Amino acid sequence: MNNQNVDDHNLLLISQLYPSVYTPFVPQQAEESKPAPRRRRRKNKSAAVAEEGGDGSSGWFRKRKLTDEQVRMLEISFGDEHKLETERKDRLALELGLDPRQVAVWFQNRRARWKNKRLEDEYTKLKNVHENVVVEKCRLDSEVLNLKEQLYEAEREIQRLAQRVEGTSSNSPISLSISVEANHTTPFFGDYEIGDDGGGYENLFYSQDYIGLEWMGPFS
DNA sequence: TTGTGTTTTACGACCTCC
DNA sequence: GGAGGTCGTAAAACACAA
Repeated sequence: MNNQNVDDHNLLLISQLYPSVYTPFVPQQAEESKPAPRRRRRKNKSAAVAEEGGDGSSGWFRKRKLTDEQVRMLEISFGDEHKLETERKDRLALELGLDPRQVAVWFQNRRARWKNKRLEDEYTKLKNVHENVVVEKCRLDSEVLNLKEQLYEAEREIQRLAQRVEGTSSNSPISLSISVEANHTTPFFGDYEIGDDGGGYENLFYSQDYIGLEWMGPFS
């Protein structure tokens, strides 16, 4: 007979001897005869708790909440070190009047809570970062749209000027240079230049300090 | 008071390390 | 192989709205 069976057997005897006190045990046992779940049901701890010196007022197993002082001391200890060596566990158990097993379990649960909290915090941080990135993306999208609009306008302006230059250069062999002043409302002209090799705006190149756009005639 | 959701205590299964 | 870890879960204890 394994330990669980011994425990269960003893508890069954106790429940039969003291039905008024241990009746809750009986239906629980009946439940345990159902098809086995993946994990075994927790064994009843009444005997163990009675031995531990439960308050004795009820005589029935009750899950005992640790006192505020016990929790406070455990929290302090947890703050020092999340892991629990045997020596520290035994010392804490002695100091707090607990079973070393209770101290170990408390630390296990505390680590789990700490981990959950940490994951929650990380999630919140990542969520905030993500939200900021989305906002920035929207801003950049609208900036791109705006720049495309300016690019389109600039292209049209270039075509118009090119046509004008074509018209005048056919009348005169003198080279012509046309300057287009930078426009504050259209920063495009301050940001890009047309390459020397001519062509469309695919020949534009970026220039930080350019303040104007000069388009050179074919005879310059 | 009671139903319901959350927190706390405890355990079993499984894993890793020495 | 034993001690101690995580993970998932049960169940008592607790909080609180209806």
